[in-house]
Formats: sequence, C-alpha cells, structure tokens
Amino acid sequence: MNDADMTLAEQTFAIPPVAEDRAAMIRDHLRDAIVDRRLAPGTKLNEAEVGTLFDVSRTVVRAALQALAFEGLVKTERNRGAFVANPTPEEARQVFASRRLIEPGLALAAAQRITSGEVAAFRERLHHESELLHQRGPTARRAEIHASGDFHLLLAKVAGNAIMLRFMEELVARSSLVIALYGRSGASSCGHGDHGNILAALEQRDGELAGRLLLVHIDHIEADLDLRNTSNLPLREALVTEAHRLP
Amino acid sequence: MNDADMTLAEQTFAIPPVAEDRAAMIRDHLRDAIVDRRLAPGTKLNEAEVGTLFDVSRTVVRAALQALAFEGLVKTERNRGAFVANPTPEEARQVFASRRLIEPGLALAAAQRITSGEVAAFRERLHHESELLHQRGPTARRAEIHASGDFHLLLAKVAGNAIMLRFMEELVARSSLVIALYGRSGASSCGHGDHGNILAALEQRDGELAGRLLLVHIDHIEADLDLRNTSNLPLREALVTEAHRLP
DNA sequence: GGCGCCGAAATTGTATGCAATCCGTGCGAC
DNA sequence: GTCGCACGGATTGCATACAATTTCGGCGCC
Repeated sequence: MNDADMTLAEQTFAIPPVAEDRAAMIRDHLRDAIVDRRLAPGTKLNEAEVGTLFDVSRTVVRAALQALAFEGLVKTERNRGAFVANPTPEEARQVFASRRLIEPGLALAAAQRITSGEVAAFRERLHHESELLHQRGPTARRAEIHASGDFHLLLAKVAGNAIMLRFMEELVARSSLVIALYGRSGASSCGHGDHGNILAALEQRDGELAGRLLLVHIDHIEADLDLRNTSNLPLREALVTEAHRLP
Repeated sequence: MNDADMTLAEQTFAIPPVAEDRAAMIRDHLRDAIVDRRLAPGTKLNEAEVGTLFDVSRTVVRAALQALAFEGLVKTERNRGAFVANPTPEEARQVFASRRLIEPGLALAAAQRITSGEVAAFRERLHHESELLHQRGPTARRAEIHASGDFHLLLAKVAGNAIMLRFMEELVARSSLVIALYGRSGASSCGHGDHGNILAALEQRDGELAGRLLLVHIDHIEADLDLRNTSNLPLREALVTEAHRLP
C-alpha cells in the first residue's frame, strides 16, 4: 500500500477515521449526551455499563470519565462512581459570572481579528439556528441548544486564543447543564436576535459594543433561570440526585 | 472510636492524611516539581519510573499524568508517552493574553468582596514574598516563584468564583513554565512593588485601579520574556525537546 | 412496625499481563 | 563512509484479575 492509497482510504472513511483514540470518542459521545440533556443531571455513569455500550474495557471508560470530571460535566465520588454533574444554584451563578467576565474580552479580540470569511461562517450558523428555532420536536430543540452554544464558541475561535477557547468550551457546556436544571421556559435558551446584533457589531469592528451586547445577552439567558436557593439543607440535595425535581 | 477521636487523629496527621487519593498526590507532587522548575520543559515522564518512585502501579501514574495533561502542564503523545510541556512562543503569548483578559475582571470582583481578614492574609503573603526576594539560593528562588503566583491565586480566591479560580490556577502554573523557558533575567519573575500597589487598590475597593495595575504588572512580567520566534522550523523544535537551549 | 446490623452482590480502585508501537543498534549494501 | 533495514529492547495502550469499599436485602431485636 502506498501513500496515495492511504490518503484516499482515510478520506473515504473520514467521519469515523478508524477509532483513533477511543477514550476521546467516548468522552465526546458522553459530553454530547449531557449537553443535549439526553443524560439528566445526577445520572449515574456506571463504568461497566458504559464500557459494554461502547465495547471497551473499564480502563478506557475511566479515562473518558476523568476527562469529563475535569470539564465539570461529571462529578466523581471516591468509591462511589461518576455522576452527571448537578450544579447548585451557586455554581450556576458562577458559571454565568465567569461568562460575563470573559466574553466581553473575547469580543474585543474577535472584533480586531475577524475576517470576512469568518463573518460568513457566523451568518451561516445564525441562519441554521433560526431555522431550528421554527421547528418543533425534541431533536430540533437539541440541535438548537447546540447551535446556540456554537455561536459563543465561534466567537472564542475568532478571538484566536486556544486557551480561552477551551475555557469557553467548558463554560458553554456547563451552561447547558444549568439551563437543563434551572431553566424556566426551557424554550428561549438563547435565541431572539441577540446573536445577530452581536455579529453586526463584530462586523463593524466595534468590540466594545459587541461586548456590551454580549452582557445583555447573558443577562437574557440568566433571567430565564430560577436560581432561588431551594433551601440549603444538605438533606434536600441528597434527595434530588436523580431527576426527581419537586414541583 | 467516636467523632472527637477521629478529628484529633486527622489533625495530628494532617499533613499526610492517610494516602487518600494517591493519583492526586502524585499529580500534586509532579505539578510542584514542574512549576518549581525542578523538572525542565520537555522532560520525559516515564510511567514505570514515576510509579517506582512513588511506589504505585502505572495505572495510578497514568491517571496523574492525564490530569496534568488537562492542565496543560504535560503533553502526551500517543504511543510515545508524557512530557513536561514545552510551550511555543505563541502559546506563551496566549497564556499572558488570557491573564490580561481575566485578571482585571477578578480584581473588580475581589475589590467588592474583600474582607479585612483577607487583606491581612494578603499582607502576610507579601511580607513572606519580600523576605524571599532578599535571600539567595535556588530554594529561595523556587519559594519566591511560588509566593508570587500565590498572590494571583489569592486574588482569584477573594473574587469568590471557584471556576475562575481553577482557570487561574492553570494559567499561573503555565506562566511558570513560560518564564522557565523564555525568561531573560529569570530573577524578577514578578516582584517589585507591583503586588503591594495592587493590594492597596483592593483595600480601597478601587477595583478599576487594581485592574489597571494588574495589566501593568502582567506587562512587566511579559517584558522580561524573549518571545521572538526562534524560527518556525519544526526541525528546530525537534532538536530542543530536552533542556539544550542554544545560547 | 421500626430500627439496626450483618452478609452477599455490585461497583470501584489498583495491580498486572499481554499485545502493539516505538526507538535504538548493528549489520549489510551501495 | 553513508544510507537503509531489520531485529531486540523498552515503553505505552488496553484488558483483565483481584482487592477494597459501598450498597442493598433480609433477619433479628427492641
């Protein structure tokens, strides 16, 4: 087999290359399921079960779970296992406080660096997003959540800082968890025209304005949450590990 | 055994509690060694060797190394192993760009929340730091690096956001690596009166001023670095994996 | 009936074994 | 002499086996 054949084969099977890093693959699948809210906060992630599901040994599963624990999407308790994170209202506030702190700075950097090609990519995203908004069904809803988060990740990418991009990936993913737990309408997870306005500001290289609009946008998201302290009793928390949210 | 006995015992052996989580312990030891620059960037971290050193199996070592890889202090290459990270000039710039983006925001939050007790803790740190500054020898130098970083971590703690604290922990640790690689004088890693001035601003609850001073301070640190692109040839990079820095 | 305790099953933590991959060395060809 | 190549040792990736811990069900006791 020569190099040309190799490349061709790789291109043909580009989507699932071969199974390059199985731990990363499992991590990504689990992360998708969590941010899509197919896995409810508090769900136990049994190592053997996940391993069977993906047809790998527990060793690989543990690596994936450790990765997700780092990202804050999973909480591990020694000798008890891994659970989909169940952020407290305080943690939820900190997630959004972090985004408020970070995103205006990203907007500033992005406004200076954005290219016309990136603007086009943004527009395409936005269009995709608005189409999903008008559809019904849980699949469209999930895709909408994804698309909405992608807008913010694209912002971080354009800002051109790999470290901040990673931080934003974590914050966006955790935001999804928070919305799953504390979202009131659940519907307007993001949406409206906020993203469009922000993009317009970026296009005019007005980073300051884009930053201010982002803050307003984050306020919108957070306004849809119900972060009242549902009592600080640890008892309560113990009772709510599963999806049994009291009305 | 009753609770009082337990607590007493735990207090007595507070430093090495029992050996609760060995992976975390190894991770912390390795991290200390890296940010102290006892382990040079590019150093290979052999799993078996580390395992022998700490008297654990490779399983535990791998978990520790994976954790450090997440923090960016270690780079793992598939089938080749783990190495102390060797940040490129571009990565170095991104570390400091991230700190510029984040720390003023932390200062703002910290200024609003700082208590007199925290001010005292800051002062003690500062005093400790200035004492180390006047000492000679590699031990004092290492302690100084630590103390200097601790100032920034304390700032993040006072800001009261656990997520941002974790981000700052990563950034401070990576800064140490960057300074080890690209520091010119190596000496004035931080220092001068910058920290004192920042604390004074915080004490007066002038977060804006503290933020501006922080930016200047970060500029000071970065000004001591030599981040010229030492040529973009991958060849070069391959030659400089060990501590063979050309003069 | 409720409470606590004990033992089995289930689950995680860790060590170890084996296969796959990489690295270095020595030999041979040019 | 230099380049290419193959083989052996070393090292990582992964699976599995075993030990430690937790969980759950049942039993006895109050």
